[in-house]
Amino acid sequence: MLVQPLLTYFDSYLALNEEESAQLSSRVVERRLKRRQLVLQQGDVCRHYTFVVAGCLKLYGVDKKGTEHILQFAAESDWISDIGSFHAEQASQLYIEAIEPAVVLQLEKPDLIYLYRHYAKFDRNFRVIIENKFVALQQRVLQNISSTAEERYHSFLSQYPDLAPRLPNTQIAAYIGITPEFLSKIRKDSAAR
Amino acid sequence: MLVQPLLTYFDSYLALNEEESAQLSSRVVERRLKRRQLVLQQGDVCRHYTFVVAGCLKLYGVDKKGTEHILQFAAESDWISDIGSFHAEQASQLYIEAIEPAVVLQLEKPDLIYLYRHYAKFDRNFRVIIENKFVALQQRVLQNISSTAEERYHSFLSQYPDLAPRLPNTQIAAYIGITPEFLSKIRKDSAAR
DNA sequence: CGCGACGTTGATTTGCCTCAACGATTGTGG
DNA sequence: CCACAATCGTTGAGGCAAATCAACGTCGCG
Repeated sequence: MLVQPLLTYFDSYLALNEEESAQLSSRVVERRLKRRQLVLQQGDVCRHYTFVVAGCLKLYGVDKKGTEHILQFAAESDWISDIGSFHAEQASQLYIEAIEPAVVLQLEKPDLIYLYRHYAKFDRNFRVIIENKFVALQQRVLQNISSTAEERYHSFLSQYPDLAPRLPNTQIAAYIGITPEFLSKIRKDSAAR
Repeated sequence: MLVQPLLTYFDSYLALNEEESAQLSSRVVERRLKRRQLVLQQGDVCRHYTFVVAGCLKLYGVDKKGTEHILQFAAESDWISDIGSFHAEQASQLYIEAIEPAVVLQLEKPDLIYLYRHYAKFDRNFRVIIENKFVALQQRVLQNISSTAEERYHSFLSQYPDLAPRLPNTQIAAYIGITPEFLSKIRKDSAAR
């Protein structure tokens, strides 16, 4: 099973020892996803923390008009989950979907809780992981309430230089909070200079 | 010293035992703040986790035009800090300021690290605390990219029914990402119905 | 092949901002 | 304790950023 990327990932935090690695490895489940395959549907409880080994997924909501709004992209070595639904075990308002064929490792709640209970390092590492995600999300909020669409677009490109070329512009538009048509105009105007 | 509210606060997570309580109490510093007093200035490193015992503070950035954009309000029993600056020990782009006279308890990084190192419960509790904050922040991002100003305003009122009446409308506008003038029109239109 | 996602363009509308002005508080220094 | 400045909330005129709607060409995929 493709668990090595996950163990390597933890090396950038407090590296796991043999036992912790073995415990994690034995609890994680590999899953291969086709493009457009759903990992979470609105109305279901989010049952997994999903770690992306290869490919790319998105976390998004759909408004009354049927328009998608993307909260997160997750490519290689990133986690994706509806944390609120996961912990409260309540119906999610969100979707998680593969936007490229993907290989993921999934951890269910009882297993995660087991790891938390027996190995303090998981509390520590996930605390740091989510702190980092929190800081990035705060930056995004600040951008959203203080910048124009054009600034948000260029900021997105420079913040995710590897990810952006893999995404259709419609998805980038749904992430920065504008319509695809308007993004097209931004790109045109930017190119003209 | 007014440390009791902090210990009580932790009861809603994994409650601290005597030793943990004593360790935390001995490391936290009480501070009284006047209205408008700054706890963090742009350009400085954020040196504290600040717990609000009484009063209200805000975390905000200022753009090139001099306009404030508010990332967080923190009233009683809430934490406020620039977590990114705090952990990286890098100059902050943000300000933290008391918007009411306040009493806070502050924890410096070496002390927090000491607690993390010796008592796993702090890792656990702060993990859960920040998970909750993360979920709320995701909801806010979704609102920002999918809703109108009017929807964001009413959503703010219903999400923070106790806090909102304590805030001037200018501050609410700076939080939901609109101008005070436009908020005034929203309120007028809402009242008309 | 044919359908559906994608990117683009243009015309029009609308949500929200800008700027200016005004009364009502609030607070603050003399 | 008064006078003056600063903050706050509001209104209105005008302008701009971004949405909406419709149409069209391209492309990849089933």
